[in-house]
Amino acid sequence: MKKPTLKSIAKALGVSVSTVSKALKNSPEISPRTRERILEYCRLHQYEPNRMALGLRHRRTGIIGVIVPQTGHYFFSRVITGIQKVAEAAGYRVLIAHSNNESRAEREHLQLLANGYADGVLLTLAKETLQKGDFRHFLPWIQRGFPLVFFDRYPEKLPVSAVIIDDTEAGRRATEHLLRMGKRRLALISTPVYLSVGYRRELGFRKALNDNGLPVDENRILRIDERRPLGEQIRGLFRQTPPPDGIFAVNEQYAAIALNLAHETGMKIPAELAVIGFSDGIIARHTYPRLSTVVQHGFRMGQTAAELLLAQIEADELPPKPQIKIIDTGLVVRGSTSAYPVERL
Amino acid sequence: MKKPTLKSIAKALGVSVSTVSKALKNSPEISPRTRERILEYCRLHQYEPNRMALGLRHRRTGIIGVIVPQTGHYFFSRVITGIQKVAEAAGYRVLIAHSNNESRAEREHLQLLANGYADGVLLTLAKETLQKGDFRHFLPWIQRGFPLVFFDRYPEKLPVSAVIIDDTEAGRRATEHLLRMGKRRLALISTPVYLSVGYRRELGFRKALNDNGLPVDENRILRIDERRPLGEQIRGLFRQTPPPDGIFAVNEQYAAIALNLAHETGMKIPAELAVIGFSDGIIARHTYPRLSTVVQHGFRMGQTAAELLLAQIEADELPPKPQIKIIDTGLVVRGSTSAYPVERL
DNA sequence: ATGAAAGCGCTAACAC
DNA sequence: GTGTTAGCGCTTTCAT
Repeated sequence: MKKPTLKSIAKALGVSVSTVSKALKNSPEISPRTRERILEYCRLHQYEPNRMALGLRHRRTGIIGVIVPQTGHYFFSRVITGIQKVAEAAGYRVLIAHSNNESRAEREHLQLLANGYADGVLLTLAKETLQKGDFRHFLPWIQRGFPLVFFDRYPEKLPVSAVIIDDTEAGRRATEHLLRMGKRRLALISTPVYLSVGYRRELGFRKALNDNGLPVDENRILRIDERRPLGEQIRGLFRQTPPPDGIFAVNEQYAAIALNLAHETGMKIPAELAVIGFSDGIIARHTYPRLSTVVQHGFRMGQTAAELLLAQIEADELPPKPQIKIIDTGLVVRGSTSAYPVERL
Repeated sequence: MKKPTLKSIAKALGVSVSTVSKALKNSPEISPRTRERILEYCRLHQYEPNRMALGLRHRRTGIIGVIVPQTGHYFFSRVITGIQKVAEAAGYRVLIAHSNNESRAEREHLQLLANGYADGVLLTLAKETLQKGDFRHFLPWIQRGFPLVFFDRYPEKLPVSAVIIDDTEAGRRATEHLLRMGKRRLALISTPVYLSVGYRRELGFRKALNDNGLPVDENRILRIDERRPLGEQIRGLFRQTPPPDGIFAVNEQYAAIALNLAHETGMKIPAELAVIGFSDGIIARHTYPRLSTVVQHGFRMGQTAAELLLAQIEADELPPKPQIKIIDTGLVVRGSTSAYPVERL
């Protein structure tokens, strides 16, 4: 692997390194003849500057780093697309790292990106980090004012910028929708409580019931243990008598599983059972009937987060003042809750 | 943003830069007292070396770059997971860039990663690149022997290493499965022909029919135009008389849409219509009934590709000899084609 | 019009 | 045991 460098080019052409450098930047200092000779050579050998050297020199890489738990999640992929849109318009490129929901990987990738690889980092917390509640690896960066913006899951106690949705309100509205469709025996399929977004959606569920003077039946609140088969856990809801007539699931996967189990037991959707999910993704559009869901506007979340980050990068005031931005949520009503679905309500 | 550097530490402690460097590496040359003083200071100020400087110095970054069209695709996310597994076991980190299926982004990200950011790059071709057939941006890297391995979609005319599946054979087997389920009026939902993987799956479809002495009804071959609504295009198949009794779709999305359209027209699945998809992903597991699909083993593809790349990186022979590895495919038989589904056939 | 030199942050061979 | 130096690839100021 012998890539041409300024040095190798200079040597080959019998000029100095700085002459080559200037020629490549079309500096008027260089005579047309020399410049042409150099450009010609560079074209021939496909010279491209080493990005590490550029980064070292300029203390600027033009890269934005993103850390997500994993790819393959529709919501995060929308966020990333939003980030890319804004970043690219501003002349930045985006590099993505996966935390696999592990704190160690999260920390190491942040170290990598923040120690020179990127000008700023956008990230959402790994589940493990959230569970352990140990956010120390972020402190040095926050203190130094390194450009850092969280989205979706973030350390609430720390003075950081974040772009989030109002999960409680969204959960309340989803539940309210089921109530408005005339459902009364509502069940909730949620995550373990340490996942704060799931927990807040649950709070919204409770609030909606309270607001409507309805009791919360704790037997109809299911907290999924992700290490065990999901279907078996959800099936429990259908064994109750009477079974629920409305289900709010805090993500689209749980909702889809519930929907399909309902088919198996022969329940009519949405007449006998209405199901609403969260996070309008790829699954929701491919079930039968299609799933009503809360829409998280991942694309806008990404855009907003990127804008916040770019402002931090370019302002360079230290420390950047923490800002929390809340992105609206919406509701898509499809066949799983309504016989007369409207795409956006 | 004032991050500590060896220089700033050395100055603060009144020692030289190399003393600090050595102390941090626990060099026996440094006296315990000095070492402790330095380590203490570094701990306090959370010193971490600049990765750009390290990269420049060592000409090795410990990073593997991956370029994929986009995230959010289950198959690619499995490939990436496989890559990470192998990479991390070998002490490498993985950084991902999106081409958005555009040649320009593909080229620029490759430039970035190959010019210092990574020790090697794994990638799958952007649709645009495949469509235009212009692979010139890969040539310099191939010539220089920069470690580069393709997976899934790759430039077949170029002397490169790639990990792929036998799409023709997989398509043949999927079709064969429909035939074995007693279906005879088979339809195919495919992609535009420039997507070679889709085209090869089509060849397999034709081969299976030929092998069984059955004619190919060109009216039942649908090539999707992704710019138009998918549902409308697929609905056409159901307007034929008689309608197909078996559908092979070259991806899971098309298969799911076909399945749900069949529900709408009241067809019984799989008795009146069997549907099989390709690429066993998140959608296939959440339809009703669940989709039979060809399994692509993305995880293994990622592992294999990473192994090939690591070998190139570490061998460092120039040029690396091109290798094509073929990953087996499988078939998962679920409810969409069989009343007695077996998970793995 | 061209080149030398310093420096970005780090390492390692070589003094002392 | 500690420091000096050269150099990774590049830019930029300051000579010449």
